[in-house]
Amino acid sequence: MASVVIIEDEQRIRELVARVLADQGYDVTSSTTAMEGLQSVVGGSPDLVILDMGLPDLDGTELLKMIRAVSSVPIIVATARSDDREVVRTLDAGADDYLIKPFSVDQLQARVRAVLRRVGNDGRAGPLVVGDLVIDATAREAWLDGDALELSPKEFDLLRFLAERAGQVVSKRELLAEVWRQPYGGSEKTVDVHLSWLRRKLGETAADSRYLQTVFGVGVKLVEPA
Amino acid sequence: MASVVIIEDEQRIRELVARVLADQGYDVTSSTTAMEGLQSVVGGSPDLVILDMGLPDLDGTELLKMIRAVSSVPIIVATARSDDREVVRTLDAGADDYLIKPFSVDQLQARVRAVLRRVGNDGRAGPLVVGDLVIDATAREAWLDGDALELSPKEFDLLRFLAERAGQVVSKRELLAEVWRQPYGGSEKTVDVHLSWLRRKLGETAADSRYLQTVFGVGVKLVEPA
DNA sequence: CGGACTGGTCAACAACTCATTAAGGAGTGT
DNA sequence: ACACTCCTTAATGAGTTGTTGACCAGTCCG
Repeated sequence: MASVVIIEDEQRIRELVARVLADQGYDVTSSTTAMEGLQSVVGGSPDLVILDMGLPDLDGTELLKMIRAVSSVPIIVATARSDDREVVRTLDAGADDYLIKPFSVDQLQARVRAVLRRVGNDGRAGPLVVGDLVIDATAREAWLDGDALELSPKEFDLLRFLAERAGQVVSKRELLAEVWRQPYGGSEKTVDVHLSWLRRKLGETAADSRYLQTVFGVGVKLVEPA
Repeated sequence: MASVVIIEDEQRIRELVARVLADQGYDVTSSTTAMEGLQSVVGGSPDLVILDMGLPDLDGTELLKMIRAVSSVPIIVATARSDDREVVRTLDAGADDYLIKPFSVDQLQARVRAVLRRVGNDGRAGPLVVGDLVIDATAREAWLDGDALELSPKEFDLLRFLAERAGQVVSKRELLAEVWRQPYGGSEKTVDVHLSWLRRKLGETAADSRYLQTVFGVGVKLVEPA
């Protein structure tokens, strides 16, 4: 899977970007300063760099040129300024694409995918396989014993998340945080309901389950049937 | 390695483009006038042409048509104007892709790579085929079950983009960014409307679709019918 | 064995997403 | 200048999904 280096001093944004991309399966490295970032790029040979132009220790354009001097890695810059000249100058300095703050998670994902695809390394993973359960994330389709499952968006996200951690127990709070993107609020009841629906579509009940097993007091896990 | 003909009158840009592509290992030929460029294309049978639309001796669209009359070589045009109509007309005249000046070096590399990848190195763009749907990007024509489709420029771009990613779900925001080239502004409603028109011309409705499936909450995908 | 807690399912409502039609505006070619 | 095509925006209606609360079943532990 593709590796990404993030160079961003604001903790909130850095962690958000890192988490979103890690969730997508990218191998993420974070840096908080220009120098640290440059080292990561040189040492790690990443497939993509996401660079904040507003670093405190060095002008973004300078760092951009330094990276360019040693590497042809694709670079997406994040900038607070939106005026056209600034963007053009950034692109001329060697950036491949840009994000204007504040940017949505959606845009981030789309830009990352687009850039990686352009350079022929779109990080598309093959389908997940757990027993006779097959999950294709890019097509957003899932099959059980060869038959397509009709899943709602959340159901699919939930199944995919569990399949990525097949065999591991996952708590409801973790699911709320990762699948529902609600680290704090949110009712665990919601998770129960979705799990129930998922079970039904997998042709199971809680008592008699092939794939989706509940671990009392802890959480659930998706297992490969014996 | 692939050969590229550059037709550009401004010395600075011509040399920059030539150097960048030569560094990448392409076999580069430069021309400063329309007539010289046409000769290079006819005589050299290049794999790719990069054509400036602002030549002094001949209107760019005219030259584009002349090249198209004798060759199906992929063409990337460089234009100073960014407005949509200009781009659309250029693409209609037979260009495969476009660069808006001022463009970054990386943008140039990315477009060149993308076009060459699309045509698969043989210098001849084969049509995209998805089921009984055939899309010829160079001729800007599409057929369904052997019948030609009458598509507007945007409709064609949209269909082509989806066909290049057949089977994959694409979000509306991604479509706005890649087909409309508006990563930020732009309403997703616009995409909805164009999708609706496309469906109609494909003889489908949202409820009963062979090719264009909406994935609720995520986006759309073009699929090969069962 | 029974109380307390955790988990499962059902049904209903609110919120959101999508499809389609229609209208308006910008640009093009005649 | 006129008719034309095309793109965008707005409005409306239909459809889907997510969440919540109620209620029941299962599990743990003293």
